[in-house]
Order: sequence, then C-alpha cells, then structure tokens
Amino acid sequence: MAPSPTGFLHIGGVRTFLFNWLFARQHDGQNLLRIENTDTTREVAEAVDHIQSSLAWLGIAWDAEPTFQLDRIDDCRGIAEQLVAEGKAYEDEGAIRFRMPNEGVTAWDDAVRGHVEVPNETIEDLVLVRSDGRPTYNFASPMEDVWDEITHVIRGDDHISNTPKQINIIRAVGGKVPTYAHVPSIFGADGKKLSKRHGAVGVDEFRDAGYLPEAMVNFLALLGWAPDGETTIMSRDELVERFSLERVSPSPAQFDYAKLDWMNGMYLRALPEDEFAHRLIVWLGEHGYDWDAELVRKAAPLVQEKIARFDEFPAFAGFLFHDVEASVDGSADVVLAARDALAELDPFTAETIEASLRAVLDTLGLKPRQGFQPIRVAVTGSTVSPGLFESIELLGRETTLARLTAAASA
RNA sequence: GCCCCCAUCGACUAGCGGUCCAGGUCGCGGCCCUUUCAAGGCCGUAGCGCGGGUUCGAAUCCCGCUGGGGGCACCA
Repeated sequence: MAPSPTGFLHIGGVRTFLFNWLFARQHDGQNLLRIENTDTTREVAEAVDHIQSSLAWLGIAWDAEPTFQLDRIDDCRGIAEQLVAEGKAYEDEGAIRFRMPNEGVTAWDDAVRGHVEVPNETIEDLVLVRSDGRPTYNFASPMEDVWDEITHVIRGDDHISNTPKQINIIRAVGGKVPTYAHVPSIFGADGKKLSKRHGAVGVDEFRDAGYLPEAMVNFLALLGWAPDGETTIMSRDELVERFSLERVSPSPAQFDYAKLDWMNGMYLRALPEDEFAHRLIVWLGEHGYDWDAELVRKAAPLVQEKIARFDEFPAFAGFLFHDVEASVDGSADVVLAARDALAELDPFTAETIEASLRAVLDTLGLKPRQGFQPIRVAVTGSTVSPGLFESIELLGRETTLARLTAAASA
C-alpha cells in the first residue's frame, strides 16, 4: 500500500486491503503492509500512522511491522549490479536498465482474471536503478516480494501492466513468482474512478458521517465479490470463512451510497439498545456535541429505528438538547388544550401522556393525524420527530408546557 | 498510436450449455401498518450492448464490433 502525501486513505485502497486481509485470515497467513516509498522526498511517517488508525478503526489491522521500500535501497542496488554482471541488465546514461525478452509472451494465471498474457516485444527495458542510485518501484517491489516470500499479491487492476515486468525480474533473479490477483477498481455513479466529487472517499469521512466499521467492512467486501446470489449481511467471521479470490468479479463496481446507508441502518438496528446508545454517545463526543450523556442514552432508543447514520441524530433529536422555534398558526386551540391537559398530569409518562392527549383530540373531534401534528411541531420544532409521547416525557413537563405556550402565541 | 483488461435490471450481483419467458439485494413505485418519519409486511418496476458463428440447444463457448477502464516515465 502506498500512502498518499496527504495521508488520507482512499476507500478503494481499503477495499483492496480488505481482500488481502480476508484472504490472509482465511489461510492462516500473514498480511503485510509495505510502504512503497522509493521517493525520498515524501514524508510518510504521518501517513503511515494515519493508515494504521484508519484500518484499526475498521478492525482489519496488518500482522507485522510495516516495512519500507526505502530501507532496501542498498540490497536492490546490489542485485542490479549482479544483473549487469550477468548480462541481464545494462547501464544507460547512468541508470541501470533491465533487458526484457524480445520475443514470446509473458503470461500468468491471475487468481481473479484467469490467464493473462502480454507480448514481450511490447515491454520496454525498464529502469531498475535511477542515475541517482535509487531503485524504481517496478524493481524494488518484486524484489521485496521475493525477500519477504510473498505468496499472493492482491492489488488494484491498475497494476496489471506492471505484472509482466515484475515477473521477468523475479525470474531473472531466480525467485519464486507469487500468485497475482488483480481486483477491479471502484467507480462513482458516472462510471469514472471514485473521487471526491462523488461523495465521501476517505475513511475518515465515513467515520465522521456516522457509519459503523462493521457495516463498512460488509459493504466493501460486497463490492466486487459475492459468496452467492443471496447473502448480503455477513459478519467479519463469516466473510473470512466464505471469501475467495475466484469469486471476485473482474469488472469494476460502482460505489452505491444509498445501499451503504441501508446497510448501515441494518447494522444500527441490529445493535443491542445499550450498545447503540454507547456508540452514539461516543460519536457525538468525537464530533463536537457536548450533550448530556444520560439524556442521549434515554433518547437513543427513540431513534434507533429511524436513523441510518449517527450524523442524522442531531437534526432528529436536537430538540431535546436545545430550544426550538415553532409556530402553529391555525392550530393554537389543540396546542393550548394539550398544554392544559399535560399541566395537571401525574404521573408524567409516555403512557399517561398518550392517554391524555388522545382524550384531548376526542374532545375536539380531531383525528390523530390532525391533532398530533401541531403538538409535534410545537414541542419538537419539526414535522418529523421521534415518537411524540416518549419525546414529551423526556423533555419534561416544564419545557413541554413552555413550548406549547410559546408556539400557540407565536 | 500501441499493449492489456472489462461488459446481466438505474446500482451490487447470482448464473460457469438445457432446470432462466434470468434469481437475490439496494433504489424506485404501490398497498398495508401507523401520531410524523422511519422500521416492518405484501405486491410491483426493470436487464443478458450489437453482429456473426459453434451447437439439437447460448446470458453462458469462439470471433468481430461498439462502449468503458488501465497502462505505455530515471511516478508509485
């Protein structure tokens, strides 16, 4: 995985990493992170930390300390010189170039695409070592695959054209060629590579929007892979158990934000009540809301079935935490009648509130739809809210009465 | 220009020669439930890019075309 200079982790890279992770777990193998920085000018330490924390959030950490391509510059140079001595490479204006075969084809059996072959005459003699002594990516990468005894290289399909070059290098040094699996890229709705203009693309953005890591993992796994035609919701363990490279689709997939929302909603609803509340409180705390945790805990069950992402909570239940402005012109009578009924109510619970308000509507001859809506607007400041009676109970008598009065006279 | 890859409902996909007048999920539409919004239940909408082959039979195999993508750096 190559970190970008900005240190932001693209969701497409995560999907590729996830496939590596699932495959490695399934085969009791190790999943290695290699920072491919032959470019010395870039500061990658921060980026590595960032990748690490993003993947940790998703629960798909790697299995060993990351290695840096930079650290093996000398080893690469040694190999390059040896290749020159053997006549397999040659010097060219201070650089060292690899002698690619001129005839025949270079072929491999790709674990997701099947047999792929490229005419050797179309492969140019690539630079192994630059004139300033730094090895190139296409040299360092296959060498590290050999040194690290990599058995499977699962990477984006933009690397397909690099593969025959790397295979030839590995053969030249007598190394064992790993199994390659090239996974398709992820597109936005317009069929172009997924980028910022399509919506969220960085892991942090999804986290900030209030997606659950387990939903992200499930969704990402299904982007280009399916165990069968039926199953959609799968735990991490089930994913590990059922994943297979053979069933990875060779064609690119579009990132469907609507389906992600649906899936996140499924995971949110499946959470035990207290777990949902806990995660919601943590999310709010991390995103600048200093709302009373106890009240959030009590409000959580009212919204668990209604939101698909945590970031929908403030708009949905914010009225419990701050003042609202509302006017109910034309319906002041119900609102005032409701106020009077609630003023004397005891005990003040969702159950008694409902009974009391229904009685008010009966008296006024209003249908539930007609009667409750003005009250909802007065109390929550919105036509859309959690359950009215539970909301009123949580708000408390004092605030409720004040809001009813204010709305009726606004 | 050259090389490589890809091609089933709007989207993700199942399908690996007959059991497919193509199945599941999201979305979308309708109905039910209902204090709003959701959730849930039921019903529905919509697809094998085109043209040639092979075969008794093709979404499935082959070729061509078209369309999309990637690559052709002393970038990774």
